[in-house]
Amino acid sequence: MAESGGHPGGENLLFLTDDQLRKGIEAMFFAYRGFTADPDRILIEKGYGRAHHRAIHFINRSPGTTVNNLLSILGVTKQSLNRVLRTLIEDGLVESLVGTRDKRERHLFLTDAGAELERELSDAQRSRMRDAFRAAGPDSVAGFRTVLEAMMDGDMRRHYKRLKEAPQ
Amino acid sequence: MAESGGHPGGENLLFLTDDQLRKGIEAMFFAYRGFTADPDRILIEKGYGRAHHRAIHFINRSPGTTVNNLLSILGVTKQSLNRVLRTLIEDGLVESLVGTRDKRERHLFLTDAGAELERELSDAQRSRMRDAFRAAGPDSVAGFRTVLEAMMDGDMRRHYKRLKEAPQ
DNA sequence: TTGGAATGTCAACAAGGCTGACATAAAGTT
DNA sequence: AACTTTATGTCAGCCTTGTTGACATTCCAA
Repeated sequence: MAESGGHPGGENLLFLTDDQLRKGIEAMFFAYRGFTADPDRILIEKGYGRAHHRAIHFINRSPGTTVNNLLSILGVTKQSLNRVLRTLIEDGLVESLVGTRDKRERHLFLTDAGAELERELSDAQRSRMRDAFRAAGPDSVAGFRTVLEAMMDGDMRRHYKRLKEAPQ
Repeated sequence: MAESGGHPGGENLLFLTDDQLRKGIEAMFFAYRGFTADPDRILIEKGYGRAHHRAIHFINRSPGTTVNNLLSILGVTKQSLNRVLRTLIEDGLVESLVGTRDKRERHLFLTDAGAELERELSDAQRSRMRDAFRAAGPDSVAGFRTVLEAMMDGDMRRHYKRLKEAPQ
């Protein structure tokens, strides 16, 4: 025991200096910029923003999802989401269908045009993610996801895990 | 060779399915929310926003930095940064000193009050990062940072590496 | 001395958060 | 049947934080 960076205090306790944590924080900050950079460029030239991307992404992931469910995933107010959804519906990228069982609910779907934009956006985002994953290697990728999952708030972790298992 | 998840096509080529990439993308999205959640709460009750946090963070990391350097790190316009800096200076959290060598430059420093807020914010953010790092383990942490670094844009990676080596 | 760099400032605008209030329809409950 | 709750939409207004454009000042450097 105590062979890996041995430190007084027991084998299970991980000593993390403020310096190590700071590097993680700054890495997160700079990386998130890269993460959003490519879709952002595409969105701007189409007159949309990151909020539209988020809505499109999760409607694509869960076709037929309700507004309430989307609100819970995105963590914004219905007024904020509504503004975004309205433009997407007006522009023919999203379709909103009244529920059959519960007619209060609206079920959201991407139209063909919406699916096409989604593909364009996620292609760009996946491309960067792929390059990063390849450069880092599979072990790093596993660690990457493990840390990110541990960083999530409880509600978000629930959403993440549900989507993780969802059929693609 | 070809023993770890063997796949036709050569040992160096990493096969990444869209599904694996998608999980990475969603992990990044949900985790970033957790990453900013704790400082955000503190900031709101003090009447500040995330932009103030970013400025405070990097002024703390590089005391005496110039406005131009900060602009390059933050990647916003000078007008946008100026608005944030002005309130921080008015509120006595940041001090702006005219350069001695080059009097056009302003060198930015945190005041005692600014350093105190910085500590409060980074304590909260470090706390979450520490919990996540501990839960994930040291190998995962290494992978986490490797992937994030590979995800950065070139300019941001330069900034990141410079800060990484900087004396704390 | 002139050009350009660094900075500040003013104005205007947009995206996308927020709150509060109100309307409607449908579902659920008593 | 009456009432309450839920799901959604909408209007109005506010805030932060990003943007562009224009213009002034200061001052280094060629």
